[in-house]
Amino acid sequence: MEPTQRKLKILEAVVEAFIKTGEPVGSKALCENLDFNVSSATVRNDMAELASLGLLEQTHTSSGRIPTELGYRIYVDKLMKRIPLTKYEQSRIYDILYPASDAPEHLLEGAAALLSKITGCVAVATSPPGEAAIIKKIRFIQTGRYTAMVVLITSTGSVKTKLFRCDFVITPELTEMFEKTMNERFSGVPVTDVTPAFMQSSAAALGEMSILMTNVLLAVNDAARDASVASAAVRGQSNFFTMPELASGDGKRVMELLSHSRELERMLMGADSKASVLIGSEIKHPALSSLSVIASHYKSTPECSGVLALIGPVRMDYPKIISALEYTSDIVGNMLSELIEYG
Amino acid sequence: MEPTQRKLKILEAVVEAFIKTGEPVGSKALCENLDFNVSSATVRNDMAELASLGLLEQTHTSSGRIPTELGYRIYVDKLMKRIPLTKYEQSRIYDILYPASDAPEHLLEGAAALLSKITGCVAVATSPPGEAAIIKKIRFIQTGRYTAMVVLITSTGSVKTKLFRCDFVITPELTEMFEKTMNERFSGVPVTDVTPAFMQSSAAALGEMSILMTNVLLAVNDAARDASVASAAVRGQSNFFTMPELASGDGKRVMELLSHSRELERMLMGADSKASVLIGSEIKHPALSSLSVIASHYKSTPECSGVLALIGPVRMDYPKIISALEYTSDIVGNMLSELIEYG
DNA sequence: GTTAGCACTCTCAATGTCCGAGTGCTAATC
DNA sequence: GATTAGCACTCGGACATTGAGAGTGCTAAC
Repeated sequence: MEPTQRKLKILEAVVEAFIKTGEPVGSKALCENLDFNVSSATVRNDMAELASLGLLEQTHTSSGRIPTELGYRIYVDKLMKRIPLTKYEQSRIYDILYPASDAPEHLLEGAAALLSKITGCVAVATSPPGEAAIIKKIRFIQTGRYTAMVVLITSTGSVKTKLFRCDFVITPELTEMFEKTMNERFSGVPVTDVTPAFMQSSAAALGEMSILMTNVLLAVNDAARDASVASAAVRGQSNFFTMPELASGDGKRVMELLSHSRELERMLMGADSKASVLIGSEIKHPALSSLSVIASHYKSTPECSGVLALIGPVRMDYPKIISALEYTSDIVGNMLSELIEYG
Repeated sequence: MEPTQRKLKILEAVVEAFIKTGEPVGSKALCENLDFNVSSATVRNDMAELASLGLLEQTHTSSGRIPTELGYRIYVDKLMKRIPLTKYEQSRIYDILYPASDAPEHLLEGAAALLSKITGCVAVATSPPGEAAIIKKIRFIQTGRYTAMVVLITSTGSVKTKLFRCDFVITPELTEMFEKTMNERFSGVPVTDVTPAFMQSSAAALGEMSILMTNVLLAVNDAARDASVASAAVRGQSNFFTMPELASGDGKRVMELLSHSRELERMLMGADSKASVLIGSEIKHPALSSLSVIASHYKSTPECSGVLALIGPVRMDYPKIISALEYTSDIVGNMLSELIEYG
């Protein structure tokens, strides 16, 4: 074995040992676990070189080595061996997800919950951006004397409901009228076109009726906005408590970041359909810079896709977690396609 | 001032100083802030007696005193002065809650979010138990070729939706038929009566149609169960990261407890309409025994009520937090009454 | 290029010392 | 009898010292 190849082997072994134990790994302990026979002195020399290349570091002069972020990067990109899921694990994932596949939101929540449980990370699932969604139909259901619910159905299979309240008693004739007027105006309209300007012109088109229907319009507007905005399901936040690298101040900031789907989405954009890994300070968000994020695009139709992501400690079991994420992402993509195609 | 009264004054001062600073308070520092003039030696004697009564304790022999749980208890029950909210604060709360008052769930989520923000605690709002709810109407809306949504409206103003999927193409005639059959069977039925046995007999009553309508029945069943089960809205979990008394192991357990509305509810039962305070180990749940819970019943109609609760460190600003909770609880009760009455 | 050996460095835990905050007690005072 | 001043005492926290042990870097030999 040529020396450089051995160095990579050593890097790999260091990373894996550190992921497993969390302790800095020394030359002696390492060369016992190595499957080729060299003395600890040789390992030491190699480790010193790896350290000078910036792949390993020491917590103090006479401690074992731990991987640097760059070290993890090389490991993830070049060294680690993928561990495909077993057939059993695959079918378990499918079985758990299938019952949730009646609606996209439901499915994504299920996927996030499942992933957080399997991996011990915090899971995020962004819903497909509504950009491509077109309003298929709007329905109204009376829920009380003064209250009703608007149901907005889009071409992407998403169903949004919104309760609202009127100043007058609602009658079946009125809901029918709402339905007729609103569908005339909104059917076939891309949800992203439902802008304040569009609402303005809709109100104008209604003439004197618009006063009566203010709340109706507002409710439709809200539902359309819900459908156009990418929302994100977050599950497994309790796992944050098991990540000691999260300074208690950062914990709060991260939790708050996760409830702002807007920022979250921006952060996760650029993820590829193969799981892409961001390690530590590669993540641009300061509160997250002590953690790793693994993100994977799920794809159903070209326009309809989103991101599944896992947030965990830098020191995590990348091979296993990446496999779980990629497989789940595949399944979600497929289930969504079916949902849209046969919706 | 007679001595016992002074001792209570001293207890009050210790609790308030400790709540403010988090540091054990010594006799000297204390008697400077006291509004009657006694020497530190006198204060010391009194504090020693309070300690022997189990109301104060020391972290070590020569430190200042901190309140025991019993000390907090006396403070909360007897000593603290209520601080009513200002008119401005009251109207702010009202203004924020009003837009959410179109549906009970929505309102409770809003109340929890608001309370967690004001108080820095974690807020829980359990929805009224569905026990009293009666199914008013069931509607069906087709959302796709094979998918539809059932909408279940109850007498308590609660609206539950559930998407489902059929093996056959759904037509307007079919949804109409669903609606007719289901309303015949379910209208006027208390949601708690929708038991497996009831579903069984419903299926039997449908005869051969029941095979076709399996998923319809299941969806209605799910919606009714949703309406009968008390769910809980939890907001402000990120505040857990600011509570140092929460050992990191307990953090995870508490977060998980909060996602099990069943257990949560059991814990909060017995709360009165006046805010009731549970301090530290008075809470029976082990993971919570280092925290305090303040719970207040909101009441609209006699049958329709639930609990608003705040979870925070034992060392919290009780007067302020109790006021905010009680006021919010009142408002929520009123808004719910209106919702039901004029629903 | 590899290895054995050795001196060196640094952390960690145990131990000792000192300082100061705050107490408990006693005797004097109101 | 309640209050106060004074003083000895206790204990924790900060700091320095020490020794053991793990692991390194370097050098010289293979």
